[in-house]
Amino acid sequence: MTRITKQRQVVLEVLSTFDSHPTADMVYDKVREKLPRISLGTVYRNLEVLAEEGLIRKLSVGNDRKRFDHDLTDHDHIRCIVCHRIDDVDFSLSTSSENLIEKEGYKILGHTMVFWGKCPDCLKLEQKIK
Amino acid sequence: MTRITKQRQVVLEVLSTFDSHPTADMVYDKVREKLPRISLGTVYRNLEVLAEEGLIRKLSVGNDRKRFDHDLTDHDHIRCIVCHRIDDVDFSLSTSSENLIEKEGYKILGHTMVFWGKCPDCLKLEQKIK
DNA sequence: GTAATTGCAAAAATTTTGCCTCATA
DNA sequence: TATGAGGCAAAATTTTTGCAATTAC
Repeated sequence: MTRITKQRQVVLEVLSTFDSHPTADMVYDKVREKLPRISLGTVYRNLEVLAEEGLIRKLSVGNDRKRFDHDLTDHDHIRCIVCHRIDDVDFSLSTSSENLIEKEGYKILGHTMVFWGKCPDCLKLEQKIK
Repeated sequence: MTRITKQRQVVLEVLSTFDSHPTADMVYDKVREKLPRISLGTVYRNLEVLAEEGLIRKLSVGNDRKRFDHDLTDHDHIRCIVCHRIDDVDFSLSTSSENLIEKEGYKILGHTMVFWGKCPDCLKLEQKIK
């Protein structure tokens, strides 16, 4: 049985303070403010456990590092190709759309959609430079 | 200017023989059958260059390693959560759907959609075991 | 000729793991 | 008190990079 440890609590707590989608070591940095002796390995282990338990989401957003999201609602993501920030997008594929590919023989359990483009800030900056 | 080297040619050629979506070292293994002295670094560099030139696609499909796809047509992917194989899916979001999130202030350039579920083979195996 | 590219090896970056100790249930 | 979890450090994995030699243009 999984136990409720101080470390696990703080990892979960800290993750929910992010409005961005942090990597494991971004979480680690912030957790250490409260638990200075925690190890990076523990943060990795706990993020993994919490994701398995469905308390958080593990994201794969682009070709970089793993990211974590405390927001469990049905939403997708958008990544800025310039500054790499990741924002939430309410737009979400209806479950009925998932049925469209049932024909492949797969049993579809869900999807991950990531839009990519340029974020408002980077667009503004681009205008200034021109 | 980018040059056409033997190594670059073979990497591209070999990639197109895969109907799966190989990782860099899967490509490396197969390229070495033709060019035994090629290095893994060269394969990585060429996959990167080819992706930049738009001759191949770099995929981010799940929380694992980078994968590469020679198929440039507009399609998405589906990953089996059991055996991790990745197949193509014809279903694709219309460009008009991308416009739905213009309101976020982002300039949307594209999207990546990955469905996940269980592939036909793993479903069959599951049935047998039960 | 010259600048891009290669092979090699070392380094960097990210994530996982072994082991012994500690603490939760 | 039994066992899951933590801390630490080492290892594993994946990817990038510096450099001298080579090669395409």
